[in-house]
Amino acid sequence: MDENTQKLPVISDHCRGSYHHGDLHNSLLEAADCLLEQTGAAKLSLREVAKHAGVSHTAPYRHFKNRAALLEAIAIAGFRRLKTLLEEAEASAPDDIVQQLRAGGLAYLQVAVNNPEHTRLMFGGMMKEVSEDSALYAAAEDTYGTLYRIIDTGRARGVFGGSDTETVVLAAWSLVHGLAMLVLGTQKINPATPAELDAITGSVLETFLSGLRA
Amino acid sequence: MDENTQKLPVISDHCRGSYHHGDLHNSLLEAADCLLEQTGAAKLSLREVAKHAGVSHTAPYRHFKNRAALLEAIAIAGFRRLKTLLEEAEASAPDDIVQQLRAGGLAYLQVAVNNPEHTRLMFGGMMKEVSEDSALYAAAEDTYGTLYRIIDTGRARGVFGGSDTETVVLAAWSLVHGLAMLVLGTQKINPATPAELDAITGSVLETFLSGLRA
DNA sequence: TGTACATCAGTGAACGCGCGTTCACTGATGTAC
DNA sequence: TGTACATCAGTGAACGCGCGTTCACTGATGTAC
Repeated sequence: MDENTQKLPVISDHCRGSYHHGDLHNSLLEAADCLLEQTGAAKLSLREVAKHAGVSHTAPYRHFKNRAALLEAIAIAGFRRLKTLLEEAEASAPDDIVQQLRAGGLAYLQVAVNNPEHTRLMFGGMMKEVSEDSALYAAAEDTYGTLYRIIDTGRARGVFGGSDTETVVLAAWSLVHGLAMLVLGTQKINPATPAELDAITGSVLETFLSGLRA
Repeated sequence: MDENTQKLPVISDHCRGSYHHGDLHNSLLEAADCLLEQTGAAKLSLREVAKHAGVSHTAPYRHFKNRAALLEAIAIAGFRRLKTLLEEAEASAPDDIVQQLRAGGLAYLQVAVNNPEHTRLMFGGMMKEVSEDSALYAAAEDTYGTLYRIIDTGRARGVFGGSDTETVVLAAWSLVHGLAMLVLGTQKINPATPAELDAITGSVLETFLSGLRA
């Protein structure tokens, strides 16, 4: 038995039994990502995250100043994901701005529905207390900037009107974000499948976009 | 000194020093309303609520089954407030449905901004776990119904189009709710005064409503 | 190549805390006779 | 009107829990010579 078990391949991809973990920083983030969706940000505990990463409950303090810092890191990753998603939508239809917004909106909803607690974390109270020179603020700003660029280009090309770019950006973002929050937070609007979610999102977007087209 | 202090009028409106409180149920709700905005739902503790109501920390259990029941009662009141607000908007301009939506949207934003934690509680994870025959579900349903009626009337009168009433309701609600959540949850959109909030809300609503008008 | 040492990631015991909830109780209220 | 009693709202001690964080530590790694 000793011989056999010793020859089995190691279970995880980092060296089992070693004192040093190798990439605990990322392992903690992954564990936290996973637990966040299960428990919500309010009940996410550092101790549980550490346990999930297979490490003592004080180890995280080598990588994050405290609990808040870990949550902030998760939120930053969330905003980066949102930004990437918008850039992909932009690239998917370089000549059709309306299609870019549609694709971005659909993707936003998919991500939000698949990661409700991430979304709540990102737009919960945390952002209001964040200083303007923090990485979190910059990540959020960056995401906003991407949406702004898309819509500003659309207005420059005369694809659609609206009084000013700021307002159109805010209206578009509000619509998509609001729909996401309502899907996450009500039983009334409760699509059972991704296809159903796409259908709902598509028709809501169309109501808005058809009005916006010049 | 004894004589003087004994003749002073009682400080609160219920009898000081009496063993029974008189209206602890409502006092607890009021205390919770107040504390909720200070601490957020996650950190709202029954013990703190009881302390605020001037009562031992076990007294609340005579009026609410547990912590969750108290939160639910707060959320129900929130939905009723939202419904009232929509009905007032409806009554304020019986002949102008667009104006009803505008007034409703402005009021929604005011309430949400003044009660961020209430709003987060109402549209947080709680609603997803609620059974369909609970009072909370009914209150939310009722609020939705009021908005539906306004928009359905508008469509019946030919004031605006859209593919179907459900979609228009969802789009309108998403827009207003999303704007509220963004104002609550970002520093980018951060109106300093009620007037500024009204201006932002007004222009976002206009972008939407102008597209909707038939 | 080998050795001494600095650095640093992870450990485990310990701290103090506030929480939700249960329990047997006590004091006030209201009602039946 | 007075008395006995049931009801019920509020009390305070006690429970067990999991948490964030600090601390002195230990084991592994990497680097200078």
